[in-house]
Amino acid sequence: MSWRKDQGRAERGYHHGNLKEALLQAALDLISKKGPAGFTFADAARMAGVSPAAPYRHFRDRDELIASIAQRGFEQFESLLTQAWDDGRPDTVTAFERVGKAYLAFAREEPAFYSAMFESGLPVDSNPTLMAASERAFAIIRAAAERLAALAPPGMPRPPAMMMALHIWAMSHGVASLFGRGDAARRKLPMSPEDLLEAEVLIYLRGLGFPTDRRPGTAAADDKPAGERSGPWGKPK
Amino acid sequence: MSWRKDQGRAERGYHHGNLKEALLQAALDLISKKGPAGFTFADAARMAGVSPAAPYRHFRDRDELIASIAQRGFEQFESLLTQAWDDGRPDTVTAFERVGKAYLAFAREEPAFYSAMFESGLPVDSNPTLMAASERAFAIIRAAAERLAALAPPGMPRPPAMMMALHIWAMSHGVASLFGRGDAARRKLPMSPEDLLEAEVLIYLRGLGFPTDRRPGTAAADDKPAGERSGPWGKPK
DNA sequence: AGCTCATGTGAACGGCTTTTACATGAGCCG
DNA sequence: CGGCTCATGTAAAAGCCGTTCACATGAGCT
Repeated sequence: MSWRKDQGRAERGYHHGNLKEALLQAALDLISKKGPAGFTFADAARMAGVSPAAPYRHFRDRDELIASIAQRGFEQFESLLTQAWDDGRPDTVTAFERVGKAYLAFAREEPAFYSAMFESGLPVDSNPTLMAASERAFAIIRAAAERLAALAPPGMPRPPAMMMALHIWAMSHGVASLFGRGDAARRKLPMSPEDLLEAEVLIYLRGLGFPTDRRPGTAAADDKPAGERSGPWGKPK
Repeated sequence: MSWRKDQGRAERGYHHGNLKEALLQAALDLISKKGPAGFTFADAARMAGVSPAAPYRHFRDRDELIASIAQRGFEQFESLLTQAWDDGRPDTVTAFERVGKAYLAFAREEPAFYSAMFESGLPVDSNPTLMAASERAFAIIRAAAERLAALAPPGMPRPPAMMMALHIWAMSHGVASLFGRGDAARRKLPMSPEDLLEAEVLIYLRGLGFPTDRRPGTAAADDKPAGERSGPWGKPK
């Protein structure tokens, strides 16, 4: 709700003052209220106070508006992930988990962006700049995975960073998509999506042999002596 | 394929010979072709050879048709998962992975069902029988997780089966949703979605302390040096 | 001032969803 | 067989949406 619309002084456009921006804002509002399917082009125009034909001066069609929103979403997403990753501070594992939480936070706090990005049904590769934005966002996760992979304990095969990144992305998206959204409309859980994802990531990292000093679940306390940290496939000798 | 009257069977209804079934079939076709958003009630009616108002004798509205399809999808899904799990044969871990693959196979081979179930945007709890079907399907995963949790190594705290089931579900759904569908329209991967998910599940299970030798052999078969028996992502360099 | 082009309007077309009044024919009962 | 009833399908219409097109308007430049 709190968006920087207050300083529209400088950019007074032609008739409306920039309509394009107003349409994007209206679409965001509508999508967050009724989902990307329920959003209508005409409604956005009405909300901006223009005729139903006006939006066509700024977007080829309805899909292009949604794609624009998705692209902005990816940009904001990238920025959020970058901030969460914080170049791996204070330590790689902690920062990595923070990225996962940022993923969930984004899905929850920006449902309009999120659904435009992942649930709108439009092909990712329709717009090349959209795909580029998507890849830039994913690059953050990939970079984080790269750093993490470099930390893999010696004496065992190093996990491919790309694969780790895809795994983390899939976990985050899975949790967000199934349980993450909405105060109401989703399935009920024994724990919060955040805790669920955190536990999942920790177990996963432990499976790769990373020292995960924190406890992986609410129920599981400080679980293992330091000597038994690695998986059964390659004990450090 | 004509859904008209070439099925001269005993089940001839009133005028059309059961229209309800024909509509469901038509909807499945349309959804698999154009996604749940692109599917139109009128098209289904046309494909069934009836007037646009006829479907309203069988479904309250368009959403109820989609919900019907989602429900059937969950039933078929449950059946598929049950079959894949096969009561944990030949061993629990193998059967568990097979369930994950079945998840992906379903998403790929029944995109219409899958998208009606997970991407149609209709609230899961709108229809109580729909939610029940969804929970029955999830119960298979949960039962499998239960069996797996019972096998946890004695030295470690036993992971909550419910949490494991949710983790597996999230992984499977995440992979399926991001990379699983389509010969064309998704992001490009360094490995198949099946392999990606299998590796993810194996790493996860290893993180829980499970022996994850892929071959249905003994659990204690790793007195080999680390790295000889390949990890979940193949041979290390 | 006058030109030009981006921006917005009004009207229109076709399609979709849904409702309403009406038609039809299947199954049943006497 | 005749007639009743109700489920099933039709026709028509209202209302909305996406999209297009001819036309209006006013911003900024010369």
